[in-house]
Amino acid sequence: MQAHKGRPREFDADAALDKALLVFWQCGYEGTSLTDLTEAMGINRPSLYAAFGNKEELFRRALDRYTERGPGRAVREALAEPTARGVVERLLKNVALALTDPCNPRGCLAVQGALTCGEASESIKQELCRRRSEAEQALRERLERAKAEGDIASDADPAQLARFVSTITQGMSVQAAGGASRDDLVRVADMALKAWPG
Amino acid sequence: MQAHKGRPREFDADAALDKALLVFWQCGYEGTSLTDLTEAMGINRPSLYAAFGNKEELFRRALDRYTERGPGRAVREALAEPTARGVVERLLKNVALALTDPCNPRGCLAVQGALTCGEASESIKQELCRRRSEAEQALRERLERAKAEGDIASDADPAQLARFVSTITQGMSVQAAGGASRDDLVRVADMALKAWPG
DNA sequence: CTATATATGTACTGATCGGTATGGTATTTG
DNA sequence: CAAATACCATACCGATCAGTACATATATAG
Repeated sequence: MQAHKGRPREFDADAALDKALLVFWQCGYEGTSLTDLTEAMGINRPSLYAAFGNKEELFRRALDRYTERGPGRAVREALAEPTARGVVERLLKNVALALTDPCNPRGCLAVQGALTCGEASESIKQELCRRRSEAEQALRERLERAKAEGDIASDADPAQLARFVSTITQGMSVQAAGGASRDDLVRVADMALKAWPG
Repeated sequence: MQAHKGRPREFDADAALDKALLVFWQCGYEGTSLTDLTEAMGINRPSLYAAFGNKEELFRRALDRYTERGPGRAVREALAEPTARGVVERLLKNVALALTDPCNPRGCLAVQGALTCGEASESIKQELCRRRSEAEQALRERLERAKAEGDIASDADPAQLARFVSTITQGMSVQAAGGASRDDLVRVADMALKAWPG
């Protein structure tokens, strides 16, 4: 009874989702058509709809995958560093590398997936905005912990520091989308660290 | 003979262009439809085409206007400051204010107009990329002059410094598009200045 | 085997996209 | 006045958009 009834699917849904992720990452939500998606995924329209719902749901699933395994993962790893400075150092470095990974499109899906859009895609835009906020919030909480532990100065403002670091990473996304090199971004990361207190 | 022959135009082309600019600014190039444009501009399609060519030319004209009178102007003003530090200080501050001007859409047209897009809008994306580069280049040249004048350290790297400042402003654009407040961005600007040499 | 359930490929839907043909209207020129 | 010119409004163009109806193919369940 473990085997499914009916004709089995002929494609690997995870592999197809990865292909869709690449297209969304490169062209953005609005810039990607269903034809682009089905061609990249190697399946036809009804299969896409049966497996993933619709364009919007497919995007959300691709975004989840991006968060789990793409640059989002590099961000989470950095939060595990023992010191606040180590967190920020590794975060900026990881982001610089991830945004210029030659195996992937340049830049960050959460930034360039739908920074602006028509009314039809408004909910996607807000979803991405929410994800960026969550990443900033996670960093803020990590820095609040560091403050409580005496790891950063007692007069430091974790919210402000987290916003500064987020601003750098988002700026690096725009730079990467515009063709900045990996070394360029690493140097930006190094320079940003000079603003770090202590 | 100075008056035009034929029936005179019934709308103000400059005012209509400003309206178009606001729509592109808010929704991006791909996210803006001709119907959005004609409704905002208060004219109908043939009038738009007669006066501005097509959607792409209209966007370029709106972009020129943005550069002349919008946040782009604030950037040029900053370059006229007498010291390198003054330039960067005023640049970051002006950008923080311009990106959160309550009279305009949040963020920067050159960033969010077409950060990613489908193939049809590729040339617009590249045009915006080029404009961002030009802004960075102008700052770099200003810093090179400052270096020649002994205004910044002889071992400073103007290209790297300019890239750092550009990254901050572009990051602030993403933050503004996501709803960051004016004070938030001013604090980011202040913090970035701590990384400034000397 | 038959019945059922799911996937696939083709070909379609109505809506909207950017762009335009056409015909009526207002203005200047002679 | 009439001719020439350019704008305005409606209504349309083919192409493409996201999404789907339908028939066929392939599997399991009984």
